[in-house]
Amino acid sequence: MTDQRRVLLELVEASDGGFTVADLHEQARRRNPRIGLATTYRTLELLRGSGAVHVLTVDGRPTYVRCQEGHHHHLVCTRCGSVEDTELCAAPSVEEIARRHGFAAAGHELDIFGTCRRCA
Amino acid sequence: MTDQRRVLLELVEASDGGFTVADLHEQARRRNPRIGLATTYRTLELLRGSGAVHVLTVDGRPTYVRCQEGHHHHLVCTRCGSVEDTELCAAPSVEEIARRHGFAAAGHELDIFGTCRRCA
DNA sequence: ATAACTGCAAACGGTTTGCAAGTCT
DNA sequence: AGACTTGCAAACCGTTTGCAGTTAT
Repeated sequence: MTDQRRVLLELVEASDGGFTVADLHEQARRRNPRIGLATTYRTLELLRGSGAVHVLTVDGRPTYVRCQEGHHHHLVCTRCGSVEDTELCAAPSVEEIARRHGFAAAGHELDIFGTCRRCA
Repeated sequence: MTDQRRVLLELVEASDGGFTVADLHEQARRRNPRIGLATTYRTLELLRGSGAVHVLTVDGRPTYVRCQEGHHHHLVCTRCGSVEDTELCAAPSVEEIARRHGFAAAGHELDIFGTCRRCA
């Protein structure tokens, strides 16, 4: 466990919404200027592999989101850009939709866009 | 209406699943070798603007899908890569999820992954 | 000691853009 | 004629990789 990883993990851990690679790198640099962009990519890739983080396309940009345990969906605020996780699931409707198409659903992704409580 | 656009539109029209920019460009070249990659990008961008086509991230790759009218979701086959549209909607569950979070849902995207009828 | 990690800078691949030439109306 | 469209090649930008040096164990 190097210092660069520690800083990156802490920042991801403390994140309360979606962030881009550049966002994270910039924040990390403020704490330790010796953190390179490549390391940021490599660490995020590790986190993604271990399931601690999730990539999501918001507005055409790859956006990282810290993951909760297990299955969940995202509430993306189009005003402030925050991403909220929810454990609530649309599975029943998903099953219903798949069934009607003769489709064997193995998984699904649901992103909800709108205005969060704070921005309302 | 130039010939390059006509070819591209016809191919998109006839598409029955998702395709990448490179896919489309390659197919278009077979009909008319004088179609450049830039034109393919520019035409797809027009189509996207007019709502005739929709971009979706499948496996990290930007994937274009011809759009039906109105709201719909996607059934993505992880075996053959086909993308099927469905007009069936998960809206009720979406509303329910949003409501419980004090979130004003303006829209949502739902992609279902699994095995399609043909691949079953 | 050695295996893993890092920064740097170069390479890479997909996408966009400037421009001169060509095409539609 | 005039506005728009095109191909080409260069520019661009985010991401990945090779490598030599550094650090953790």
